[in-house]
Amino acid sequence: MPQDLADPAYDPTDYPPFAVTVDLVVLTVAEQGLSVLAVRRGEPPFADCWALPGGFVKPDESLGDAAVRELAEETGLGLEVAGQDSQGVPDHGVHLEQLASYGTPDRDPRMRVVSVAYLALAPLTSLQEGSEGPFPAAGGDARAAEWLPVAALPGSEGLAFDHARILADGVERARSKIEYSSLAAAFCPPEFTVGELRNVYEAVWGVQLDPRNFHRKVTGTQGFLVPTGGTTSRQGGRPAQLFRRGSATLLNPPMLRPSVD
Amino acid sequence: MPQDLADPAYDPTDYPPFAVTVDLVVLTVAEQGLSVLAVRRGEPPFADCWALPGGFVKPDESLGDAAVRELAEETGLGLEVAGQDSQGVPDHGVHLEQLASYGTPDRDPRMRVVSVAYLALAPLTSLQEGSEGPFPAAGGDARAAEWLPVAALPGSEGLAFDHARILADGVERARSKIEYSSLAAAFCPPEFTVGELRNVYEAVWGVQLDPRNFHRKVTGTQGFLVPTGGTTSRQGGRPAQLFRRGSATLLNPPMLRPSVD
DNA sequence: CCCAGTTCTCGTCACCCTGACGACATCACG
DNA sequence: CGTGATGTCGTCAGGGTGACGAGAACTGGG
Repeated sequence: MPQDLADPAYDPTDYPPFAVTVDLVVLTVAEQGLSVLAVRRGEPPFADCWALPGGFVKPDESLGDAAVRELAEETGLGLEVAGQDSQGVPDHGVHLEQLASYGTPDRDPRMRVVSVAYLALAPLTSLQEGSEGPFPAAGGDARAAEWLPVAALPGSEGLAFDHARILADGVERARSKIEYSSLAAAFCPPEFTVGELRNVYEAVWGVQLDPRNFHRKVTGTQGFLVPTGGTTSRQGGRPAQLFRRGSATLLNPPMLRPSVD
Repeated sequence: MPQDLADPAYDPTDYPPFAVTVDLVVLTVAEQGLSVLAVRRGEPPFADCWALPGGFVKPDESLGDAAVRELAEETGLGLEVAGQDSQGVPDHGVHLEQLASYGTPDRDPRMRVVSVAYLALAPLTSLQEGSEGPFPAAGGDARAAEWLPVAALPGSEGLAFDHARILADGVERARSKIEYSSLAAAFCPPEFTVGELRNVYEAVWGVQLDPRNFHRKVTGTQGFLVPTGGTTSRQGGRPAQLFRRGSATLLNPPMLRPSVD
């Protein structure tokens, strides 16, 4: 085992070189349901294929910084970074967290690449408003970035490299995480109604929830929602109370995902 | 943004080179409670410091393969690999899953290193028996690998590099994961009693659980435990039924961790 | 041999949360 | 001014949980 950090006889400057990239799974809830941000590849391999946005990590930036930079380049949006343990104050920003790393030797035919994937959850409205330049679904972009409904994507096809698997892992992370955390609110604008929050759960889980039980659950959980006093009727029907995200990050007891029927 | 994979003008063979390593957080439940496998560093930086076992990823192996190889080198043990989605059949092996990646530019003063951390959960007995060569707590080792009680480790001191943070993330992953999965059984030998399983929960969470309610919960959850028919009295007191791990991997409803009092 | 101590296992009971509704309020629209 | 949509409050039965009691079955000491 010559290549071991703990071996005194090994020269640490003689290591196998890797390329390190970050790939982004940016999710939002659009009219067509849960959607992911994808770009068109312009060159082989996988030319004209959809791919997750991403790029190389620079020599002097951390993995998280690279993810923030790539996200800003794709969306033109500042954001709140919620690191693995630095629980940031709930904000209007985009939620960003590390997802997993992928390093199969043959995942990129050109070279040995290890990709650190990040998961971003964004409110659609905030992205549209916050962007000054061109943004997906708000005008054509040179990068041809678009929102793709996750449900419409075929299993392991249609995405370059192993991005289909990265996407699947990101969607599963989002699905399970809104169960026991207040993260579903990251898909909502700064002020939202209980019905809009319920739409998020229904879109991410792909189920129908009882509006009355859902209302009782989320309003009864301390620290989840803070009423702003205002009301809105943008959903049609009786005007609904507006809420802001509360300080609670963990839901106890959790919101139980209905078993698949 | 010249270093972008989606940019056709960029030459992909001209990337900033990184060293990629895997670090292992190997946890077990020993007499002194939750413990982690650590090695003594022999050279600067952090000479004579404790560190997590790990090493470079080889040019032709995947990240998971590297973690398996490093684990085998440290413990001399074969194991079951439970990937992120490839849910392996419950077995007698060591549980291994990817934890997170760490790539701060200054985390290693010698060079730019990105470390992919893996979390391993091992039954203490299996490790002692399965190893043919020297093994921690079963004889002196040239690598001076030992079990360190997690509770006895001071916050961010005593471990090399950013390993204290990696360890903290691994412990937190283990604590939360035994809530909603049957993973606590990975700390137990192939056959175990309800009391031994309860000891695992108490050691990992650092709490006291009611033996009667715990017994009702775990025996009432379908697929969690399979009675073998045998009994044992190795704990003292009335002989207890022996169980094997069942096929269930997810606990629904979850085992609720008592709030800290 | 008896007794204390330990652990395992089965029950009981009140409480909380949940799912499945009913009922009504309050808007937009024709 | 109905109709339809959505929001909000209540009710009720059932399951899960925490907090115990009680007895079974072993070990070890006097």
